[in-house]
Parts: sequence; C-alpha cells; structure tokens
Amino acid sequence: MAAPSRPTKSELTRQRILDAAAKIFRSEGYSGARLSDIAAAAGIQTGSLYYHFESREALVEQVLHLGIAVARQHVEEAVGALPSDATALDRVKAAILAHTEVQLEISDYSSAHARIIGQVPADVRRRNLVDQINYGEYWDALLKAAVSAGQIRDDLDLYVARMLMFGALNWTSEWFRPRAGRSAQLVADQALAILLHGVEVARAEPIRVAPRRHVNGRRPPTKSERRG
Amino acid sequence: MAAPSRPTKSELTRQRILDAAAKIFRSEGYSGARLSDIAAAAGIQTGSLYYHFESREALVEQVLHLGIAVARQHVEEAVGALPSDATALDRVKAAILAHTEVQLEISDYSSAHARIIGQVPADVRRRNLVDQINYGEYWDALLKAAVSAGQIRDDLDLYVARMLMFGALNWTSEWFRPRAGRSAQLVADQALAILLHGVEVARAEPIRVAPRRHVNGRRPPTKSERRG
DNA sequence: GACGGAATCTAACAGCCCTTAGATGGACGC
DNA sequence: GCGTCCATCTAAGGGCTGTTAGATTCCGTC
Repeated sequence: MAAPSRPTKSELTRQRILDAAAKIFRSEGYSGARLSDIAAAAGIQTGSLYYHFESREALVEQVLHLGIAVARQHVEEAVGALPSDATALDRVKAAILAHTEVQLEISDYSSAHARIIGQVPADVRRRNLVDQINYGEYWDALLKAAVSAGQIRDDLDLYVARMLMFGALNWTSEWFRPRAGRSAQLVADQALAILLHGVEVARAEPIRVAPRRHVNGRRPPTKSERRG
Repeated sequence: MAAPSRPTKSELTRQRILDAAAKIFRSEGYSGARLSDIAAAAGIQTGSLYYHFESREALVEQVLHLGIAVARQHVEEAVGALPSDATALDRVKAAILAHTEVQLEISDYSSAHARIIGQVPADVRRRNLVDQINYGEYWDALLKAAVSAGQIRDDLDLYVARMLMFGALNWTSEWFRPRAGRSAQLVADQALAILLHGVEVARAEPIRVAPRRHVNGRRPPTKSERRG
C-alpha cells in the first residue's frame, strides 16, 4: 500500500506503456502486437521499454493481471453500491451489467484479457490462472446465493452457466461498434434480459430442461464425411 | 460440381494441409501458427505448402471459408431433418444445438474461425465477410420466423441477440475440455436452456425488459480513476 | 553551476519464419 | 524401359522483431 503521493516520472511512463500495451494487444492480438507499436503508442523508443519491463512476456502478464483486476473492481463496486435490501438476484444483475460495461467501454485491459488469454504462452497463462479462479469464485458465490434464494434455477451447472455468460459478454468487444441506434447501454440491457429470461416468450408453467437426446437421433458426421 | 471420382494425390495432400491448418490455427491463433507446424502436422516439408497454396494468407482464407461452410452445413442439416410439423422455435432450438456441437466436437474449421477471425489481416477478413453475412441472414430468418410465430420475444434486437448467442456458443471451445461428468452434450443442453429461458426461475407473469437505467445511478469511473 | 543517478535513445545483433528457386523423386502412359 | 509431368524436398535469402549494451540526455541536489 504505497502512498500515492506524486507519481514519479518512471511510474507515469510505465502507466503509459501499460495503457498502450492494453490497447494494442486488444486490437492486434498477442502475437500480432509488436513492441515497436506499443512503444510508439506510448511515445518512447522500442528499446526504452526494457527499462520498465523485463521482457515482452512480463509486459503482457501485467496487462492480463490488470485486465481481471479492473473487471473485478468495477463489478464489486457495482454490487457493493446496491442498497442493503437488494436481493441475491439483484446482485447478479448488477454484476452482469457491470461486467458488460467493462468489456464494452470501460477498459482496454479487460477486453485485451478476453482477446488474448487463449494465445499467450503457457506459463504466462498458468500464472494468470489464479486471478481467473479468484474472479470465478466471486461469481460462483453470487450465483450460488441466488440459487439458494430460489431466484436462479437449480438445474444449472454453475460453471458451465458462468462460462456461457462470460462468452456472451466477452465476445461483445469483438463485434460491437457504438453507433446511432445501438448504444452500449442497449447491448448491456439486451444481454441482461437474455441471460436472465432467455429469448423464448415467458410461459406460465415452470421450465424444465428437456431430457437430453440427440436432435432427431442422428449421429454427428464423421471426419471423412465433412470435407469440402 | 466436379465428380468426386477418386481424389488425386494432390487433393489428398491439400486436404491434409487444410485439416492440419485448421487444427493449428485453432490451437495457436493466427499469428502464433507457424507454417512449419502446419506442414509437420500434414506430414510434408514447409516449402511444399507452396505447391498447394499461394501464400499463408490464401491458406488461412480457405480455412475461414470452410469454417463457416461446415457450420452452416451442419446447422442446415439439423434444421432440415426436423419433422414437417416442427415449429419455428423447434428450428431455432435445433440450430442452437447444431451450432454448439460444431464448436465443441465436430469441426476444427469452425472453432478456428471463431478463434482467429479477429486477428486476421484486414483484407482476408473483408473477403470472409460475405460468408459471415450469409450465415447471419440464415439465422436471422430462423429467429424472425419464431418472433412472428409469437414464440420468441419481440423486444429483442435480433442482431444483438444473435451475436450474444454466438458469443456464448463460440466461446465454449476456449474453455470446454470433455471429461467425466461434463460432456459436450451437457454443455449443449445447458446452453440451449439458458439461451431459451435464461438463468432466472420461471415466472408466471409475462416478462418485460426493465426500463433502462444505470445500476444505482452511478456513472462509470473515468480513466484516471481506474488505474492501478 | 557542476555532479550523479534516473530515464531514454541509438545501433546493432541474433533468431525466427515466410518465401522462393532449383534439384530430386515418383507415378503413369507409351 | 523411357520420358514426362506431377509432387515433394532441400537450401538459402531476406525481412521482421525481441533483446541488449553502451552512449546520451534529463533533472533534481548540493
């Protein structure tokens, strides 16, 4: 907990580098992002990066770490700011909206994380796993509480459900471009509506998952059948 | 419509290269996939690739093209195989299940597409756009029919809804690893259940989207507030 | 205003990987 | 059996990019 008195020059530059790296990694992918691009965006020469970071991997590792930290902080703030009589479901709603906001407009770090976590060297990814697990456990607690409160269905595999939700939300930064008639707020609202209630019209009877069985009983095509 | 008499040796090798490329692009990303890896997986030398493909870009372009073609074919087959009295919603369900299957187990091409389409050079992506638009229009037709039939809510932006669904489904190949107790079929079922009905427990009254408004009225933090 | 460390720049190296050209091998028809 | 075209291999080049070491500039302090 260092005193945030006045940021030293080195700290300022380091911050500019990180911001630039998050932006470049987000738009170019991991292997596609060149250190020369990052340095240029930060307003320094390529070699100067090595005064602040030991290597390219150390830089990306820090970006990934911040990507989760920013998302988690924003979500926790949104959840924590709810009135004390908020239900467990209210908390889940707030978390979904906050996570969507982070992906869409708040943070290059978080969208960079979603974008490149699957491309990064194995050891970098492994070291980032603890952050992911922590964040995942936070969400699991939110969801479990809502299940216990009878507000979220109890026939869901919460891990699978969470990953499906993250997929829908994290993917937004790949296709969403703000323009007239389709704001980030609209996307967040629709995401919340679909994840909570689905696309089907509401029905009166309780909803159960259909007994699992292959669509019309066909087997998936074999490898040799699907070329072309 | 060339007669598929006997595949020539060149065609066989070309197919092996494409299969290998799909697998490598899927697992390594676009920039991370080396031609030497692809060649090795196809059982040939790196230079020999150029007898079959003009360049690395031409190869990835073909993989992307097939990625959509395979998905579309599998989905259309599943939908087309439904009994003639199937409702518009039944068709949407079949499409969701089929799309999930493709991502999870059927095709390296389709998961490679989801994985690398955002990393590929701009002109390759632009040339792939027509395939994407065609496939998107197919889905739009399915969804619109279900909306007209009163089986899917009419308060959704169908483009946004479709992209959220694709996000949830396409992301599965990033995190799903089949193991005991969590089969691809389970994931597909859960995805279908969540996308159709959401995670919230069913309610008796018709569901409406809540009036849009910021969670607890806070504004998103500014850039200077979120460093750390 | 000179000293010294912090911060940045410059220039070059080294490795990787796409690409190419020419050589080599193999299958099939005559 | 021989020639011809198809398919593949081998080896080298050339560009790009991460990394490093030493030179240089900035800036607060005495």
